[in-house]
Amino acid sequence: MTDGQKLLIGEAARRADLNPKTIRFYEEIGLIAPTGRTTSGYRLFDEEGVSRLAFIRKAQALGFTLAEIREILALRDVGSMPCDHVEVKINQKVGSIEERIAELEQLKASLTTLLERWKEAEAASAAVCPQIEGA
Amino acid sequence: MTDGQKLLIGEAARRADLNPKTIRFYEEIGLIAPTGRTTSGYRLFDEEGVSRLAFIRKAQALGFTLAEIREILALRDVGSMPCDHVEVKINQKVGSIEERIAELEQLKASLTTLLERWKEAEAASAAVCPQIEGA
DNA sequence: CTTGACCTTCCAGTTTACTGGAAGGTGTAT
DNA sequence: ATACACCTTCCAGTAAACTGGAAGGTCAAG
Repeated sequence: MTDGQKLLIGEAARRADLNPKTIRFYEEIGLIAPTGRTTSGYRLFDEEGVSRLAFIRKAQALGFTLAEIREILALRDVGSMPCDHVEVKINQKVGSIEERIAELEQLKASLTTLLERWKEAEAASAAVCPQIEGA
Repeated sequence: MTDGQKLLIGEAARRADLNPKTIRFYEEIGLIAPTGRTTSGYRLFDEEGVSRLAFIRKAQALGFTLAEIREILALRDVGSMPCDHVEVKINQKVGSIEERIAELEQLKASLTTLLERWKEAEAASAAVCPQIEGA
C-alpha cells in the first residue's frame, strides 16, 4: 500500500494536528482538493497536502474563518501569473493583517497598562487577594 | 425618560455597532452585567456599558471567542487588587497576544513573498491574467 | 482466518454566536 | 386617540465548523 510517500488520512491528520473527520469535512466544502485515492478508496495525502492542512489549522487559530482561509489559499493557488486583480487582493489581505496586528498591539498595551496601574495601587496599599470568579 | 445621560438599547447598539438582539444575548450569557432599567423595564446603558460593548465587538473582530473575551473582561473587572493569580493570567494573555502577533507577521511575510516571487516571474515573461475562481 | 486498527459513506447531533418573529407594552407626535 | 418607532419576553431557527455513531470494507500481523 506504500504508494510512493503518500499518507493515509490518519497520518495526515496527526501531522497537521487535525481530526480525520475535519479533513473529510474540508474536502467536502472544497477547501482542499480531492487528493487521490488508493484502489480501495483510501484518501492519499502528500507533503503539500499536509502543509495545506497545517496552514488551515494555523490560520484558524489566528481567528480567520474558513471563508477567509479559502480566499487566502485561492491566492496561493493562482499558479504563477499575479495579474492586477490578484495583486490587489493580496495587498488587501496584507493590509487587513496589518490592521489586525495594530489592534492586537493596542489590546496588549491596554492589558499591560491595566497591570501597571494595579501594581502602583498595590505599592500604595498592601492588601490580600479578594475573591476571583472561576476563570 | 431622559434618565441622566443613559441610553436605550437601540442607541447603545448604534454606538457599539451591534444589534440590540446581540446585546440582550450578551446580557443573557452574562458577558455584560444587568445595567439598570427604566420604571417601564427598558434597559439603560451608560458610557462605560457602551465601551464594554464596543470592546467586545472589537475583540471579536480580532478573532477572540466570547469565552476568551469573558476572561479578559473578568481581568479588567477585578476591582483594584492584582494579586499574583490575576497578574499571572494577564501575563499569559499578553503572551498569547504576542504569539498571535508573531504568527500574523509570518503570514503577512508569506503573502508578501508570494507577491514578490510572482512579480519576478512576471518580469521574466509578460503574460495575460489566467482564469480566477470567484473570490 | 480472524483480530484490530485502519479506512469508507451517510446522517444526525453539538457548540458558538447570533437572528427572526410573534405578541404585547411604552412614549412622543399629530 | 391613533400612529409610529421604540422597547419587552419568549421561543424557534440559522450559519459555521465541526463531531459522533452506525454499518461496513481493507490490510498487515499472529
